[in-house]
Amino acid sequence: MKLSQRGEYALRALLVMGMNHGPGVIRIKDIAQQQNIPRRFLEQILNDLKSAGFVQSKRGVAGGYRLQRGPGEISLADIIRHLEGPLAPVGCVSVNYYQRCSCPDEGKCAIRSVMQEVRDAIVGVLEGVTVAHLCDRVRDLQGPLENPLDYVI
Amino acid sequence: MKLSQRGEYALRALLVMGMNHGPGVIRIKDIAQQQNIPRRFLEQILNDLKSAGFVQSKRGVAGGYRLQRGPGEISLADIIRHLEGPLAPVGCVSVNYYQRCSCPDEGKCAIRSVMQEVRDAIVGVLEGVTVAHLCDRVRDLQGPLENPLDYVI
DNA sequence: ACAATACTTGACTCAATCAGTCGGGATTCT
DNA sequence: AGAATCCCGACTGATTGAGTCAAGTATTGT
Repeated sequence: MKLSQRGEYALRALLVMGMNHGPGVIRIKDIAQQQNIPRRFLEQILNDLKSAGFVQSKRGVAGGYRLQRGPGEISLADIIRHLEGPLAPVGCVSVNYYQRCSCPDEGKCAIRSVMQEVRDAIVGVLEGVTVAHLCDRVRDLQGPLENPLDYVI
Repeated sequence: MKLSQRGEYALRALLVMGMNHGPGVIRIKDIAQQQNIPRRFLEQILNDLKSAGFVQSKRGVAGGYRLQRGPGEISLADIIRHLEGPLAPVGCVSVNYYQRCSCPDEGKCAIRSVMQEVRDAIVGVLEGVTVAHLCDRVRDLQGPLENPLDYVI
């Protein structure tokens, strides 16, 4: 699994939305400025996240984006799978994006059995972390802030 | 970490050399045929593995390749790092290929802290497996064979 | 009503990487 | 000498990554 720039931007944007989760929406422009993400590119990314059901949007003057489900219900594994494809290092051990490889018998392939372990290790971490967990980490790592809105992501 | 075709071919070739480890060499052509790897491409790959010190070669009529160090001294982590670059999903948590990212304070970055865990999980598996371990797995997985030279990789 | 604000959609560019291919050169064994 | 084998650099064609851009459509404050 390799996280592209696009993927990193997406996570950062989702984290901002997680930290500000509530009934209201956040403008694309604000996220872009706060996180130093090219605005046009972020539009594209949020659009993608929207059609995947991670966020919802509101148009017009007071428009913006917010998380569709609660931050505790979105795992990093889900997000990254949607954005980057397989978490596994090779297709033949991927559960969600399985792709047969050229070896004659997968059950007897030693390389595959190692890659299986790598996959499980990656998925183990990523399935266990939700956007809500990420928000907790932000608060933990940054300790008590003077201004509670001053957090940095 | 994503394993490219090139990387998979390299592992397969090293595994063949591990299974046949001894004073003699193996011809590129034989590896290519046995493993269904385009010969010219494999030449390129083995050349790379040679300049990295994983294998050594002998030219001329009875020429070929063999492992330079013992199969127990080459970890998959070493091989893949050389072939594919960083094992870590993002540069800012890579030990061997560190690259600063754009966030203002890495120590306080929640995403980074998760990616750190992913990296550790991947490295944990890959540092622990050597070519010799892979050979053991081949033998385990394939059980007792009629002809001891009949193994498949 | 209507202008301003924001999201929406699809096409487009530019550079880098991947997966090979190819031609010919250098060595070594017989 | 001649065949087998590795050695090396250049080349190609397809795909992906990171953005950019233009012209929409929807919403709302005044």
